[in-house]
Formats: sequence, structure tokens, C-alpha cells
Amino acid sequence: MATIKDVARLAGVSVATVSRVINKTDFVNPETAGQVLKAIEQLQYEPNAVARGLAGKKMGIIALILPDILNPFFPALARGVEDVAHKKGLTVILGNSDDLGLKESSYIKVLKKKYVDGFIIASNTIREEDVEALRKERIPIVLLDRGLNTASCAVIRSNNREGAKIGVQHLIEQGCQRIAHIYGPQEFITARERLLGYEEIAKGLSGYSPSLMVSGNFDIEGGRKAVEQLLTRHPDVDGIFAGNDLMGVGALKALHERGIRVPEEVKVCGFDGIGLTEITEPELTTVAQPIYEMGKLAARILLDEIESGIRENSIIELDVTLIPRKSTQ
Amino acid sequence: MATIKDVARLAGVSVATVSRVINKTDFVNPETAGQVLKAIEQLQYEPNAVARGLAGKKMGIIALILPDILNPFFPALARGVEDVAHKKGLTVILGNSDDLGLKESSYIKVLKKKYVDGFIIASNTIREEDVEALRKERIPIVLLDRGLNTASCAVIRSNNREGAKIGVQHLIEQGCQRIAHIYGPQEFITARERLLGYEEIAKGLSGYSPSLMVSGNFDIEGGRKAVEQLLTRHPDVDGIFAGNDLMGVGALKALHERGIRVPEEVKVCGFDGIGLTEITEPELTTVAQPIYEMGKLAARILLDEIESGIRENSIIELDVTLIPRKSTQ
DNA sequence: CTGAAAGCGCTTACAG
DNA sequence: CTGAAAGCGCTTACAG
Repeated sequence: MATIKDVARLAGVSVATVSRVINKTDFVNPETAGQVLKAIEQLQYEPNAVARGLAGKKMGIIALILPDILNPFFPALARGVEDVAHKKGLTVILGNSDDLGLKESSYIKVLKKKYVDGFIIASNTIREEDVEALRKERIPIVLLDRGLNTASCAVIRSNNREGAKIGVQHLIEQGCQRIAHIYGPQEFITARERLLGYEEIAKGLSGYSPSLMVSGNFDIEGGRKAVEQLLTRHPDVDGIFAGNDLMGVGALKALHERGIRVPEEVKVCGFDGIGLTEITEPELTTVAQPIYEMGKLAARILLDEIESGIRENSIIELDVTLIPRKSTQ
Repeated sequence: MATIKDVARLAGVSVATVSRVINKTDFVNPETAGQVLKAIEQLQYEPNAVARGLAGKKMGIIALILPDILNPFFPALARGVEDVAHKKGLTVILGNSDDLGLKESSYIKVLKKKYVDGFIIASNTIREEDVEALRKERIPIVLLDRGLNTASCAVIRSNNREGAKIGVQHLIEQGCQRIAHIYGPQEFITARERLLGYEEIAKGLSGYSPSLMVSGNFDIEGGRKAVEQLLTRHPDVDGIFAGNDLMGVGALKALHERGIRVPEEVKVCGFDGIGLTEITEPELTTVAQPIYEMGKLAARILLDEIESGIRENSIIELDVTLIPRKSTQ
């Protein structure tokens, strides 16, 4: 492969000049520039990204750390990030943290050494200290779903509480009176917010009882178990608002197994809007987050910060959308 | 951040010596080594991966290029790759090619400039020329699903033809006589092989007809449309072998819409073994590939080649497993 | 067993 | 408008 030296030699200029025309970082006499361009063309020269990275401390890489790409919520997010990164000529490194603070920290450490341009972290367990450290080193970072009190970096999330209210409200409109909620792990801010939204609306219902709230661990199996538990406590439940789609799917399964018809006897609404909701029988009504868009937005904000060097501290809360389907009507 | 110079100074040795103890690349007097280690500890020194990359032409990065992480087949593959890479201290860059040869080539070009250690390419459209070029530059590469005649690099794939035979055989054992096949795009070797496997078995059936084979484009919508087409041609079909799970799901949907009961009237079997198959109603019987394992294996072989420098040309064909579920029994 | 020095391929003040 | 040179932070022959 040709190097910048080869180009310089062929064009009869210094490497500095070649660098200037490549990066458009300084004015170069148009004629000289022409020579250089011709030499580049002729040698099929492509700048070496690693040498560039070493000199400039940026490798043109975005680090995307998320809990688990196997969780069907994340592929769309990753795709969103990758699409905008790719358009800008950047590349993305993917790390699965399994929501383990330790693993996250270890990724951050490794990736800083690789001079990634910035981090996008979709995590419920990211440590404040890690974020602070990144900030201090002026490495751009945007967080997904996190960053409550600490507005020390850009945060993107959906309006989870509002979404929960919309979901519960929808169940009420469909005629439900005894509406249960399957909630996710309460150490996750998203799960907490959705539970709060549920409570806010459900509390006003005549059939309300705190024991209508059951924990479900954000996965299919958890949703299934939650429903079993729920049915022994409240056989008369007629609506279930699941804290995410996976638990909604689990709920559907449990109800089906017991021969309880959805939506006739019990209506079910999920949260997230992942693809799975379209293949259950009946299809699952859900409060959809704009997942792909969130990924794109995160990448855009990060790229802005990388380019401008201007710190971004805003918290952006995206709107969710109710997608009514067979499971509630 | 401390550099190798700082360590050298503090330990009272040259940078070469520090480099030697870090990389265990040469014998170093144990006492000297001790000093160095102490200095490293004291300064919390971590070698700069980019400088290392520039000097050694390897960034400790695996490039994983796949069609689309949104396709539920690929997250497990990616996770497998990432898990073994992470264990070895490597990091993985993810690229979505959308099965576009052009996009693949562009990724390869960009990533070569970033000195990735090797490529894992899960693609149906990868160009021979790209593979050859990589081989010539001695950049390790392992392919998934591809590499028929050209055994010029390691290839990992499932035994697709055998799998198809197993699936069809299963349908026969469950009492099906008129078994249809929904096939994927025939430019994909996997789709071709599965079709061949189907034919091999189905041809022997008394109710066999070539018009029982319908094209389905490897997605849900394609599967659905294929079934509609199929039912007008062959209302008496009693078994459907779908070329992948997504089309199997589509088939289930189409049958459900028409009020045709599965498995009573028609039995359906998919291929791949993705998670979706467990949430349909009824759950979908499928011929499962060991997807996660394929990812791990691909990464292991690639890492071996990276470490040893020894070219790997073997074609590894993994066994598939029938997972019988409600949709066929 | 260890050091001095060149090299990896760029970028970027500093001069002119 | 352009060049010489230092610097980014390592690795690796080459000597000794």
C-alpha cells in the first residue's frame, strides 16, 4: 500500500502538503493541490487510519456498549447507531455488558486505549464514576435510559412514565377494571418509571389493589410466572399492563396455557414495540419506543460532540406511541 | 496517561526493556523485570493500543460483517463471536452489509485501513475478489455459509441439505403426504441446499409435484404470501417445510388467517432455530442450527489463524437438530 | 541480558 | 503558500 511519502515524492511536494490537501486543513495552491490529487489517484493512496489515529487520538470508531444484543430490544438500537456512523465514515465496536458494571468498566478501559472517538452506552448499571472519568478526559459519551440527577452528559430516553399511563389508559378505554401490572427490575429506571405511571392511573380505579403489581424480571419466563402468581391472587383480573414486551409475551403464553382467552377475558398490553409483538397470537398491543430512531439520535448527538468538541448535557425524552392490536380489542 | 517512556524512566531501563517485559517477547533479568513491573504498577501504565497497532499492524479488532443485525438470526451469531473475542481481549467491529456486495467491499476497505486483525463475514453476496484480496494480504478471514468451490479460506456452515431432509422426514413421520416447500432466494447457497434436500425426500412421495415449491424471500411476509399462493394451487397440502423460521412464522400467520388449524390440518416446520419459534402459537417445530456455537467457532478459528499465522482452509459443516414442537404434532 | 535507534504512517506547530 | 522536523507511543532488528 502506498503511504503519504510515496504520494509526496510523486507529486514533488512535502508530506505536510499532502496532508493538507487530504484534510483540507489549510489553503494549498490549487495547482499544487492538483498535482497531489493526481498522485493520490495514481497510487490509489488511502490514508492509514491507525497512523492517523495515533497522531490525532481518534480512530474513527464509536463504542456501543449495551446489555445484550440477544435481547430483541437492542438490535434496532445498534442498527440505528451503525447506520448513521457508517454514513459519516465511522465504524462501531459492539460490546455486550450483560448489565454488569464490571464488564462495562472493563470495556471502557480497553476501548479508551483504542482511541475510540466516543461512547454510546445503553445500560442500567453504568457507574457514575465511569461517566465522570470519561467526561474529565473529554471523551464524548451519550447515555441511553440513564442519567437522572447527573446531567453531566447527553441522555436519551423515552417518556416511560407517560407511556405507561397511555398503556393503562388504553386498557381502561377498552373496558378493563382490574388492571394488573407486571413490573421489571426496580433498579432499572425505566422499570421504575413505568410502574409509577401505572400506579398514577390505576390508583384511581375502583378495583385497584397494590397486590395487582407483580414482579416479572423483564423476560418471557418472568412474565409467565408473574401471571400465574397474579391469577391465584386475583382471578378476576381483566387487564394486564406488562412493563415490557417480553413479559407481555410471557403473559400471553401463561394465559393461553390456562385457557384464558385474550382479549375476550383478559386484555394485555406490552411496552417497547419490538418485532416479537407482531408474531404472537393474538398480536400484542404495545406502547412503542422509537428504538431505531433512538439509536440514530444517539449517534448523531455523539458525532456532533465529536466534531464540535462542545459538550452536550441535554436530556432528551422521546415520545412513545400506542400501537393497538388484537390483544386489547 | 503514563507512556512506556515514563515507565522506562521510573524503572531506570530503556523502553525496549519495558516492551520486552510487557510482551514477554524476550528473556529479561528477573530483577530488572521486577523493577519494570513495579513501575508499571505504580504508574498504572496501560500500553496504548493504537501505537501498538501502528507498529504491529494489528489493532486487536475482529471485523464482523453480516447482512443485518435486525434479522433475528444474527444476534446470536454476533454474541458468539463477541464472547470469545472478549475473552481473548479482542474487540469486535460490527458492520451491516444488507447483503450488498458494494457495502461489503466498502467495509472491507475501511476496516483494512484500521488494521483489524481479521474478518468474519456472514454473507451470501461476498465477492470472491474481496476474499482473494484479503488472502493475498495475509489477513485472516473466515466465512459463514459461503465458499463452495473456493476453499481458499475457512468456511463454517450447517449441514443444510441434511437438515432439510430431516425436516421433511419428520413431516412424513407425522403423517403428511402432500408436503410443500417455501424456499428462500436461490442465489443463497443455504436456500439452494435446503431446497435440494427437500426435493430429494419429497420426490419419493406419491403426492409430490414440483408446483409444491413456492418462493418466499426468507422473510415473514414472503412466507405468508407463499402460503396464499400455495393454497390456491394445492388446497390439499398437509405439510409445509419452510426454508427458514421467518417464512415458517409467515406460514403460520397465513394459515391462521384462513382458519386452517395447525397442526391438525396442516403441519409446519421451519429452519434455523431462532427464538421466535418459541413464541408463536402453536410453537414452531424447527430444524435448528447451532447459531451461537457457529459464532464462537468462527471466532476461535479466526483467532487461531491470527495467532499462529497458519492459513486455515477447512470447511466445517455443523450438525443441525430437529426441535419438534406443537406445529407438527 | 539490555540499550540506541530506526520505523510504523500520519499531523501539526514553527519558520520562512 | 509550503517545507523540515518533532511528535503520537509503541516494536524490533542490530549491536554489544
